[in-house]
Amino acid sequence: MEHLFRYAEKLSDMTLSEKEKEMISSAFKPKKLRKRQYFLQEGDVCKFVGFIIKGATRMYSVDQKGNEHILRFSIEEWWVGDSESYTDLVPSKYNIDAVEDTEMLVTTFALMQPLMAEIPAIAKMIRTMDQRSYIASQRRMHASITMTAEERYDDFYGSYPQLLQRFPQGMIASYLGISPETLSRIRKNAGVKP
Amino acid sequence: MEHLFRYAEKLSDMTLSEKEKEMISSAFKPKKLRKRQYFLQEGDVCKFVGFIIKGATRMYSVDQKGNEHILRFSIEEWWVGDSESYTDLVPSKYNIDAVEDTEMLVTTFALMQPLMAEIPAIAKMIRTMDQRSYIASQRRMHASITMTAEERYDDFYGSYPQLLQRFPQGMIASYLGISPETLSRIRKNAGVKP
DNA sequence: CTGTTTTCTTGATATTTATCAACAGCATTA
DNA sequence: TAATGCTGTTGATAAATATCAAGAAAACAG
Repeated sequence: MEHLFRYAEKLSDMTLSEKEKEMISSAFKPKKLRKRQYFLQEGDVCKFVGFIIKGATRMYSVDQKGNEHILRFSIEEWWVGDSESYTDLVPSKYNIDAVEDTEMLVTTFALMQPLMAEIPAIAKMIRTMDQRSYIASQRRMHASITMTAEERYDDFYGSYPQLLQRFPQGMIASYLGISPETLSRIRKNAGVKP
Repeated sequence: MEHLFRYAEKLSDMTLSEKEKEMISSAFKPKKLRKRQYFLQEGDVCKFVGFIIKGATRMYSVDQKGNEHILRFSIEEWWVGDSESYTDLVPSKYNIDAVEDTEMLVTTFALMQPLMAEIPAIAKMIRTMDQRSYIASQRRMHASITMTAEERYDDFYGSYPQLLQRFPQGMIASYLGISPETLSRIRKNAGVKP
């Protein structure tokens, strides 16, 4: 639970009182996911959010041809869940599963509400997270519109080196919106560069 | 100013008191932009946010070859500004200009803070906006990764018919990340469909 | 360790989309 | 009205990327 406290204090730039920490503790429960286990399946409404203590997950959709398209990776200190589904209480279009054995702290949106209302640090943390997510997704969109496959890979390489080491190459390709073969060739050529 | 009050009440699902309305009024100023006039130029820190009463703007970047890439359209009841720039007080990578003569209400981030802190409806409105923006950008990212140019156009056509009528076709192409020629051909073939 | 499955690589080919170039249609303005 | 510029169209060609197929390498399970 300490991980979460530290994260909230860091993002909010505020200190949590003991009482606040207790409130938070009682809202969250530890949960473990084995590798390949689902956190959310397409068609279900996402009712839980998770904060990763250890491990890695991905969120992806599956198209008619059965191809997977990864929208989001999460590792330690990142949040997991489909905000589109839980905000509007709508069945999710995505799956979330564990890429490694994963430990997280989970809560429901119902339990999260009072925390946001009564703990200023939590409210601020959420707001900061929302802002950062939006900025990150705007950046990604910009990359997607303006760059070639190779430039997107280089950009990803520069922005998220930790993720590169953590997820198999085929998943990175899916995240970047290119085929695994193309990514393999890009990486081969990369060494040749100046 | 009434437009803004109605918008805040709608998004927050709360009512604004007269006093709150006065606070808001004193923080915002009307501003007009002529067609083609800049609201923000690349390299400047974005210090203002605008709420469009009438008109249309776009936010875009310009690459080394001089090609413009549109990241965002805004029309009536939408907000204008570069959150990446104002959140981190960093020079913007984007330009924002008016596509039509535009009337907006503008404020600074400094003036916005107290409103958010003291007017619950404003805080809630911002939070709702952030959520919606994030969900919209996640959707767009998904479209970008998953779909062909033609599918992305159809998706846009279904999601934002108002924008289609409002912005020239070349700008739509830029927003979708395809060349104007390709969009022209897609539209030609569209009629042939079942 | 050894077989089995998953992931990555490589080549050949097909498809999608961009680029370049020319021109037509319209609107704006001088 | 003539001139100018902006927007969209079309054709020819080139470049980027996907797909298909096969095999190599690495990871995993018993």
